[in-house]
Amino acid sequence: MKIATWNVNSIKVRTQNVLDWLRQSEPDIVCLQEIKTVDEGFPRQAFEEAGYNVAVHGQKSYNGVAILSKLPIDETQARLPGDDTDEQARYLEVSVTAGDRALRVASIYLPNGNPVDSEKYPYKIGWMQRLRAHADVLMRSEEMFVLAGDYNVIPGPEDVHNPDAWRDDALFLPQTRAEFRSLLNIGLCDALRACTAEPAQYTFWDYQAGAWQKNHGIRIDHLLLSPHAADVLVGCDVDRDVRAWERPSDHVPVWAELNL
DNA sequence: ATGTCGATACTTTATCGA
Repeated sequence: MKIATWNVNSIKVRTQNVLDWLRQSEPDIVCLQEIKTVDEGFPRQAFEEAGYNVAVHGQKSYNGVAILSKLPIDETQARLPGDDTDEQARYLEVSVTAGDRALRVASIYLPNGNPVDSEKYPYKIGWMQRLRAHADVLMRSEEMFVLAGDYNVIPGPEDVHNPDAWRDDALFLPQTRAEFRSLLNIGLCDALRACTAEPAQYTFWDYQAGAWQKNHGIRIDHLLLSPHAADVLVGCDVDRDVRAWERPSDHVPVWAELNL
């Protein structure tokens, strides 16, 4: 069972990119972020024809998450619990049956949080605390689950080309990294870091300033695994070649293979 | 020091978000 996450930065612009990558990578479940369209604007048919079931939680212009699954989707839950006034489409969870057990997969688009001196940073921190509270609930269910997405968090200095340049950024502030560790500390496993200690496993390169050409990247797209999922983790990697394709997203896919 | 891209409203160009 191969589970992937990819912030596509507009699904309308990236439909062919995603279809090409699906054929090459053959994931079973894909969590997409920043689809930047309402549900009706999602090219559902193209992915159904490629053999995937589709769940979408969209929004006009910004944000928006979706999940593609070769397995039938048993349940769908949009929105992160904990704040009924939060209108931003950043969370979608599905349940599938993998063999004889249930597997829950969430597509996460965690708030960026910049600029730090605006209301956007407390929104980010609040969202992270809500995510931890929800992960706690999932943990108590003892179900197997994967929280995959664009976390907008650089976990450590080994995950950024120039830590000093990012010191005051919402993606790398000590409080941001502490919240991320606090999420991990309920018992989740960072799939990439379970598979390699190699630094510079970047998943995002800014469009600006030749960041890709200079490999000035950051690792901000993560798959966090519940204990049962971590027990069957057999591999995790970044499809960085996708960043060199025509009209690329600024993020590339990250995937984990579970022995299910 | 700067460099980009995508969505939108309102236009052939600016603003916002990232």
